[in-house]
Amino acid sequence: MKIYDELKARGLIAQVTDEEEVAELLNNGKATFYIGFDATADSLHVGHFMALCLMKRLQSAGNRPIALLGGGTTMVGDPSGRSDMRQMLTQEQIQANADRFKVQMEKFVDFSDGKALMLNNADWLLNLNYVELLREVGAHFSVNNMLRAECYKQRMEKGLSFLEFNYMIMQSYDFYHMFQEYDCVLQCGGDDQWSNILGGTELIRRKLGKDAYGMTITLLLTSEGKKMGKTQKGAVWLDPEKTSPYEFYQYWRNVDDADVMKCLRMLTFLPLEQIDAMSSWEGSRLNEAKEILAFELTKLVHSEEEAQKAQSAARALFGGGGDEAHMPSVELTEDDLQDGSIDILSLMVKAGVVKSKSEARTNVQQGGVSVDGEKITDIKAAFDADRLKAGMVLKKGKKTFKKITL
RNA sequence: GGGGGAAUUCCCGAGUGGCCAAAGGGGACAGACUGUAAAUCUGCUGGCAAUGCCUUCGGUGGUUCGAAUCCACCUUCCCCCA
Repeated sequence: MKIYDELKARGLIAQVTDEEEVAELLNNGKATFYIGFDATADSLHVGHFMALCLMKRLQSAGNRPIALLGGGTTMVGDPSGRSDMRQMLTQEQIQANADRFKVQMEKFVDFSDGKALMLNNADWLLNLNYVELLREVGAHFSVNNMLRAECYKQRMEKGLSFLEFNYMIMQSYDFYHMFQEYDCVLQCGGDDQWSNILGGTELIRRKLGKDAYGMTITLLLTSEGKKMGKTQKGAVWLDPEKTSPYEFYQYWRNVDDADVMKCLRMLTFLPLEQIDAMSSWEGSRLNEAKEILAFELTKLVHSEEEAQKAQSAARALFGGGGDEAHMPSVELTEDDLQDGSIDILSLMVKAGVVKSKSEARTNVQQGGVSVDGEKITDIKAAFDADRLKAGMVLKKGKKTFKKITL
């Protein structure tokens, strides 16, 4: 199967400017394309993961990816689909974030021997001259059209600053610049980037009279229409320091029945035939598919070893069997003890399973806490140093486990 | 530049001098049921040395025995006119 057809079969393609041309381009495997990453946080998340996988897929078909770090565009802030203005970041923060992105990206895309490039738009955006830009680029944009763009819809009601309004211009300029300097003919991105991408192809057509293309990937939404990769604690990060491999594994292990097949198709590199074979699984058998999904993704993002550990820990905790050695753990120190022991509420806070003692108290009172399989009913229950040294398993609710040691 | 309106707890949103840690809904969390799913039902949802104490209703000051609520100034946002 050709790469374009595969992308399509996996449900990854949302919109394309010119399907025939783009399919031809990508299948030939000679195209240079780019995806931009704004450095708004200190780690990549699931949304970026999809973009990186797309790069990986296209690269393996022979195309040359450019990962564009948004050192310049992040200074402006993309208003697409957002109801509030982004927090303004300093140049130092942006640079620090971009540096971390770089490390993470190298896991997915092969940057050796010019097989892929990593650029930073700060290099050309930050030194632009305002009036010059207005004349050279601004003249080609119709405000009337821009205001009609879907991505500003929400902001037309809440207010859109001129700063953010210019984001589209910056991104369009990026494409224009790389089209000329790096022969980059295709821009990819999340479906929310469609308007911004069109801005670029349009600019290239007007300035240079040449064709450039755009393609967006389907945003991964849950069956309820929410963006995937978000939890109550925030995003699911790719950085193991921010989201541990175990938590990462669990996130995917717990996806909705309705979303498993979609995730397998869109996120994993398993052959489509194998995925199709799973699609007939029903009821509790879907749990197997979820395990596969979680394992595959953890392997991709972290490593096979981490995936094994996470799976083993999860099996130990939920199903019996498996190895407890790799479950999430917390090590206390003597300083955490008072008179040689620690009460259950403090313990829960120290272990990071609750934010406050009040919350811990509520959980205990509602019967949601147990230690080594024994339900704790007394909020004054305490554990001494010997007990801790032996190691014990703290469980809150059905899915939160921590191994406690001293 | 002129006029009008708004800011409440994680979110939406009630509250217009004491009965307010603040209605209601959503979300989150916990329990039951399950398959580590969904749906449903129940509980719970500022903090703490907890029948009490402390912090919170955009900010700063003020009036008052007492302020989310009244006054002044400030900040931010929205709407209308230019």
